[in-house]
Amino acid sequence: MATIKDVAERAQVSISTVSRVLTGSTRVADVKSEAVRKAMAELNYQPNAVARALVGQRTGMLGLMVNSFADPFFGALMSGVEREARLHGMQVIATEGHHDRERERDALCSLLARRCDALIIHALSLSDTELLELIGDNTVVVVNRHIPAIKDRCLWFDNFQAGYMAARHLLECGHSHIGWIGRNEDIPDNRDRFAGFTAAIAEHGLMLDDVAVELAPGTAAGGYQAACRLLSKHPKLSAVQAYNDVMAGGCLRALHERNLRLPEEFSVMGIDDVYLSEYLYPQLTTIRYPIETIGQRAVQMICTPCDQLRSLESCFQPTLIERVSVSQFSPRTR
Amino acid sequence: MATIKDVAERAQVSISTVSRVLTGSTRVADVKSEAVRKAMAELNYQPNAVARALVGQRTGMLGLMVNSFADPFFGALMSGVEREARLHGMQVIATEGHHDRERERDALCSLLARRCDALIIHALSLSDTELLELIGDNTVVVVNRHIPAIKDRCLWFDNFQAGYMAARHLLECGHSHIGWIGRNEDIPDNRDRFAGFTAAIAEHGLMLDDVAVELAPGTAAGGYQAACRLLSKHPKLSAVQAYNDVMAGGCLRALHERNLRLPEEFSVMGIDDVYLSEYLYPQLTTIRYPIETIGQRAVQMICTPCDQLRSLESCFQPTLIERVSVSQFSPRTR
DNA sequence: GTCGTCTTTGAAAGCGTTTTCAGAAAACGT
DNA sequence: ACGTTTTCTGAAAACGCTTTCAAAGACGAC
Repeated sequence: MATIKDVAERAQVSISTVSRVLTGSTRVADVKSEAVRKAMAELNYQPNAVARALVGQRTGMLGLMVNSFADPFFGALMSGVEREARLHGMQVIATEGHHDRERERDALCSLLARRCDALIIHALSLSDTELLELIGDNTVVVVNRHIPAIKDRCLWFDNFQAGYMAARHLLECGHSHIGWIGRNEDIPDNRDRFAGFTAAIAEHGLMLDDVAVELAPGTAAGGYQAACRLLSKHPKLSAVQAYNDVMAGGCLRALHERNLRLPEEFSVMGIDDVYLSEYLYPQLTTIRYPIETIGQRAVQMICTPCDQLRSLESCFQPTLIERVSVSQFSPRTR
Repeated sequence: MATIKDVAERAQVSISTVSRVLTGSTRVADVKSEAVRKAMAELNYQPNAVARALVGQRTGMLGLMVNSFADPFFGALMSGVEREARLHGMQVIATEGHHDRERERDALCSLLARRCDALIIHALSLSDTELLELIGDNTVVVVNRHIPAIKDRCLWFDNFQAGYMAARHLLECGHSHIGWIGRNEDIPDNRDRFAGFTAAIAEHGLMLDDVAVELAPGTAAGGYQAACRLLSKHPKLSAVQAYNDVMAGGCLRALHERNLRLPEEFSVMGIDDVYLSEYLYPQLTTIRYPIETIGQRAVQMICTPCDQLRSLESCFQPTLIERVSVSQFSPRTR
């Protein structure tokens, strides 16, 4: 690879001059600037971003940590981040945390060591304290999490409200025997969504005993298993709310296997509105988690001068997306 | 951030000594090495990867270009790449190409400027020539593409065979009126899969006239539209083969809308076996494209000494994944 | 006690840039 | 014609690290 020195020699100028036409920081005489440009083209010169980063104290890299690349939820997050990052001339460098404390720690350290200008972090397994200690005084935005100490660097989602709205919708459709399919890991999202769910149930005058609950891993397979257990234990159920769309997908499978007509005989509700949910049959009624927008906003928080930022809110609200998988309860159907 | 100099001062040694305990290149006296370690811990020192890269002429970064982060196909690719990269201590730095010539070019240049040690490229819009010119003599692996000039740096998939196997399976199930839902963009994958499809049809003694073909954008919506057109124009159809699982997903939607019993009344076949296909209803019978393995292999090609590599093949073969969406043709069904 | 060998150490060069500083040349005003 | 700006340029320092080189000590053999 040609270096700035090669270009300088070929153009018969000093490296300072080459650097100047590169950055445009100072005027250089037209003759020389032409010569430099010519030399660069001939050598197919590309400035070394590593050297630039070293001297400039800025890498132009945006570190991003997500749980898993293969998960559609994080695909959306990454898309939002990359699109906005590109607008600001930044390059995304991404790692997976895999919901594992060690991996998350390593991943963050690696991004930090590479001197990313800023980090966007989705961490599930590190504690608030660990996280704060790791990030030190680096520029970060934490997504899907509310850490009081750095409240204004967090973007989170009102999971309670999401759970509440979902249950509310089912109740308004006349369902009174509703199951909950949750995750068996004790993560805040799960807690909050379930809390919202139970709040709606209670508010509606139903007893919590009327609620059937099954927990499983947060995968489609988990959703399937939980649904199977739920259906065999609680024959009166007419609707299920799942922790997220992926688990709802598994739940649908269990229902199809039992040859239920959906949504006439049984309603299913998801949360997240990942890209998957439109493909399910019946198309999933769900609660939208605007994760792509959050990714975008995270980059904006990083790249926009502080004074313009105050106005943007940091807690995102859920919205109901009515598709097909939820219908009015009709007593005769089962 | 503390630098090596800070550590050296605090430990009362020269920076060379610090560097030595860092890299372990040379023995240093136990007393000093202890002092250094202590100083590093106290200062929470983390070596600057940028500086290391500059002097070491190696960044430890693996550039990855894919079409889109949100697409499950590329999610799988990225997962495979990241997992293997981590094993080799490399960090993935990813960009989207978005099936656009300019974007792909920019993305590659950016990765090159950052001096990635190697690149893994999935490019659809750049021509072979452009691509070759851009990569110069950098270490690259091109996935999902066969460029004769750098044959041994390519990993591709036998798309013809995939199309052939898919059609073959439908034919063996007794279907004789089969539709093809393809992409309206002229990309090699589409051409090859279709060629395989028609080859199987011809081999089976059916006329190409018996084949109904509709083209649309390579999305679920595209698949849906193509399916709608196909179904209205060709009432005798009993099966459809789609360009990929995503389009097949759209096709299923169209069939559900017409209240067909699946798969008894109509069979649908996909290609790719993305994570989506298990969630579809009925679960999609498809042809597996081992993209995650390919990603893994790409990293191995980069990180493994050449002599061990010869044995690994570079053209990956499709395998049939039988799920539920294809069934034996029964004449009475429609 | 002297010499040679081996171990451990620090100084310094170098990686490819940007940027500061000061000097040279050109332009200007009178 | 002469001083004063202004414009342009190159030398050199700096960014944070690794590695080479040579020197200083430690040690053993004679």
